[in-house]
Amino acid sequence: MASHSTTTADLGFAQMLRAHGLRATAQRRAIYSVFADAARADASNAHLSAEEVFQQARVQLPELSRATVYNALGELAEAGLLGLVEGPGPRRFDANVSAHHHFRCRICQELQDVELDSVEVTLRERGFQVESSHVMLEGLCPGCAARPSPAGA
Amino acid sequence: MASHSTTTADLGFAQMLRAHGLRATAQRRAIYSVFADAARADASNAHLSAEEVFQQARVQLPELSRATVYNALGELAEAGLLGLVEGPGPRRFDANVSAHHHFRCRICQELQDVELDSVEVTLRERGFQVESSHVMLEGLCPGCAARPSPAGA
DNA sequence: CTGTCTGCAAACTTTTTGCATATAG
DNA sequence: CTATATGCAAAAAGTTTGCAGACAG
Repeated sequence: MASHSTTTADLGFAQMLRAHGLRATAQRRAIYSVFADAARADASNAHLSAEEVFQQARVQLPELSRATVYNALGELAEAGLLGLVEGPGPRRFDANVSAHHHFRCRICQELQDVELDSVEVTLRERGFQVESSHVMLEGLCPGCAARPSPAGA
Repeated sequence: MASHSTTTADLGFAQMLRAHGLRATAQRRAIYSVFADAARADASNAHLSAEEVFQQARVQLPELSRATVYNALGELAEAGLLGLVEGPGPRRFDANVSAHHHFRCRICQELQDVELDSVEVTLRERGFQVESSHVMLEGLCPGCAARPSPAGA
């Protein structure tokens, strides 16, 4: 129960995939659309696990398999179409590609987006109690950056 | 091949555990000492997975079981004696309890501590290439903070 | 057409659990 | 003593893989 023009938007999706050497398949479209639909239902950005995406996407595409969901989520994340959030429990993916932080509640475990301009102080004003924070930077360490590329061994 | 005074230090360890309602067992001491030994060997802070800790600790305490290691690591982390780092692959723990960030190399996957005063610019000067960063804040969301405590249901 | 992608089911890795026993306090 | 912690082994949870066939480009 949720598809926009099914023409312009889908073309854009196909383009983005092609730009990363990925083919536009019905499975990937179904998987990606789960995030759009969830956002519409939740009002806010959803953070979905592979299993949740699988269950939802299967509604539109019953023959979809888990392996395909895992593959597609990894590919979409690598292509920059989805964001990947590591944490306790399964990995979660979100469609919010813009720079943002995440806040996880110790009790309900719910994950919420935090815009970059709202840090701990602002959060506290909104009723969040920040107990710990963790920053993970990723890229190339000096050793690997010095090596031309992981060609030979 | 690595134990300090085996008296004062151990007492401190027992005290810290007791302060969190945990008993001082030989297993927990062996598990915790793995980090101290690793730090001495590596010169820098080690980020160990449960399996690595298990293998190392078993040298001192052969009858140690995996389940105990998983339990102990979780308890020590919750008690604030160890830090927990989530990411791809297994969870990793470190003995660096002070506030710090982590940097993971995309190629070698190695994890390094990053002091708070050295952010992306400083890292770049040191030869690191930061490609992405992720911040995870944890605590209580407005809803759970409002509820007195998760008593009834 | 051709090479990528998919489905299936099984393997693999990582973590948790149940229960009888051992042990710290 | 008594409740907590442990060991064992099995299961649950989460993710990856191999291979034959389907489909996008």
